[in-house]
Amino acid sequence: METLIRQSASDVTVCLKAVSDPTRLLMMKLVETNELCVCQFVEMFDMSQPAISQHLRKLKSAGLVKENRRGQWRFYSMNQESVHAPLLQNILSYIEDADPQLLALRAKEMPVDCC
Amino acid sequence: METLIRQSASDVTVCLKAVSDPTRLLMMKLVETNELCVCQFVEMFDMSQPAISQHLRKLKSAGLVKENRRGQWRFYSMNQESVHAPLLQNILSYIEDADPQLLALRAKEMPVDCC
DNA sequence: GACTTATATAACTGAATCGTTATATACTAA
DNA sequence: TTAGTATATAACGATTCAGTTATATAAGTC
Repeated sequence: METLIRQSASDVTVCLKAVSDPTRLLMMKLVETNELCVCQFVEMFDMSQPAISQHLRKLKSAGLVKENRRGQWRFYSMNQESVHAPLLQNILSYIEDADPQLLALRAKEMPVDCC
Repeated sequence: METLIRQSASDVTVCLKAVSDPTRLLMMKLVETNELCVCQFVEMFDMSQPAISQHLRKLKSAGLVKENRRGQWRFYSMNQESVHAPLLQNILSYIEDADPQLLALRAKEMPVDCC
């Protein structure tokens, strides 16, 4: 587990608001260890590309993910440098690895070879 | 710190949604150790009584607080029996004790003697 | 350059959220 | 019973949110 860096209540709220949506919470769980591109999210979540982009924008503007451009693709991964990273990882650790939604997403992760 | 009980992603979302509002997050911080009645919340937060009641209802329906009726008063405190309690306490531990909003609230807590 | 692919942004819609005021309920006290 | 106090609920309005479709941007390919 990470070191405990205390923050202001409003900082904590920024983090919580960003991940209080089920899609974004699962997105963060997925990028906790991996780097994923937008098209992979679109495949995994059954959702339009703009919807995914907008979720990623919220996560990014809260500082939770960082963006990596390679060619035409943009890869997203957890921003470990964020003040929110310790709290966030802590929250994510409460999600069981056998979570059905998470398993379903990861099952779809494999066949993607767009990037 | 509490023992780590893993939950489903949607359970975690229930907890996060409940405390992703700044008022409710601070409310939980306040009832983490104390039992407070509705009129005390109304005094501390500069907010109408119905607004406070509605926030408390949300916290209660998420299972985060429990209600204790004594006379005409209803006291609220953290529900330690909830599956969310470990995660919640963990989240609350990230809020610094010197948080200005929290200090301001606790400063108003003293003079209340309604119950 | 023209065309394709990946992603972002804009504009819109329906639903949810958070506050308000007004009213109902429940307990206390005279 | 009547009045007063504490709290909850109802109804409403403004704002935010999460999705959609349509369009713009940016990079890759021919």
